[in-house]
Amino acid sequence: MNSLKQMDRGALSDALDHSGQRTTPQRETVFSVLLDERDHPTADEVYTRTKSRMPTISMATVYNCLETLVSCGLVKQVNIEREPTRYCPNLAPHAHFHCRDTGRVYDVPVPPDMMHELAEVLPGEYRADSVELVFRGHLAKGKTK
Amino acid sequence: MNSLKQMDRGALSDALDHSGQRTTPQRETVFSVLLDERDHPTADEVYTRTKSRMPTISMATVYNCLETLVSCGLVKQVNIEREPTRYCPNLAPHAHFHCRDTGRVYDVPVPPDMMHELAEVLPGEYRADSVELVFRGHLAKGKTK
DNA sequence: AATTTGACTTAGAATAATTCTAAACGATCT
DNA sequence: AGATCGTTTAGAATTATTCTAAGTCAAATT
Repeated sequence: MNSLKQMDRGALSDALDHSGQRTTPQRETVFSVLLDERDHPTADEVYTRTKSRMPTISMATVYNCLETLVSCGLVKQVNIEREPTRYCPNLAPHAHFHCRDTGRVYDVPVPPDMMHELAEVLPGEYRADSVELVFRGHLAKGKTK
Repeated sequence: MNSLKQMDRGALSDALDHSGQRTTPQRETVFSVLLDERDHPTADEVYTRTKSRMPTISMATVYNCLETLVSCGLVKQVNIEREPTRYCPNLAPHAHFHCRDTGRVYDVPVPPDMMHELAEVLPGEYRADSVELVFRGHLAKGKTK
């Protein structure tokens, strides 16, 4: 038993079914870890958190599960500056803000029309299927959030 | 003797001086390699190209030189999807397009007003000093460019 | 119910980009 | 010439991630 809500459990097995993969306890637990704390954890952090709920899970399985979740579209990878890959279950279009002081990554909502405008800077021969937008800098003091 | 033009040679020694670092043959040669072929090479590719002009240079020195050029602001690192870091001497604000077929990276000019608009999607507590914009997809066929 | 199948999990080894270390180098200053 | 100090060098070390090969498990087939 993990902490997935019925809704999320359904989304998970639907997405897995749809891509011809199985719903397993390991995948459910890793997914619940991502949903429970949306701080863009690294694979290592996911491993630690998952292990506390399922002590027998291995690092390789965590990597496998994350890759599976990415492949079926439930989770996105966030790569910033050669740091370890982070994982993000936020499927809405959004940008990221990377704080130079803490290394933390925050989601920044992006209005849909901005996405459209962005698409227009691309010359015609480029057909983009994904856009990645990362800001880097500092948080105004007092707002550690 | 490397293939740096006077203008670029000047920019290099100015930037190095300004950040308290020396102009060395290795740094000049690495910089000229970057300027001569602007295809966003990896450190390894820079190493190969530099070695053909200066056979005694080592990989570590190439990494050191690239780091130096980045630190004095003449070169930008381009990180895409955990692939090896690429190096780009294009200082104008621009985005990148990453072709899924060939792995190649292209510069995409971004109009200044677009940069301003982007800055505005950031909530007030975020102070960004850099913006990174990467498109991924395919090139329209026939335009291998 | 036993067997087969194939996807999944596991521990540990392997990989590869990058960084580190310690010694050697070389230009400049005394 | 000797001292200083930033730079270069070869090779070792690091580390996130992937690979390998054996073991597990559940569902499908006999």
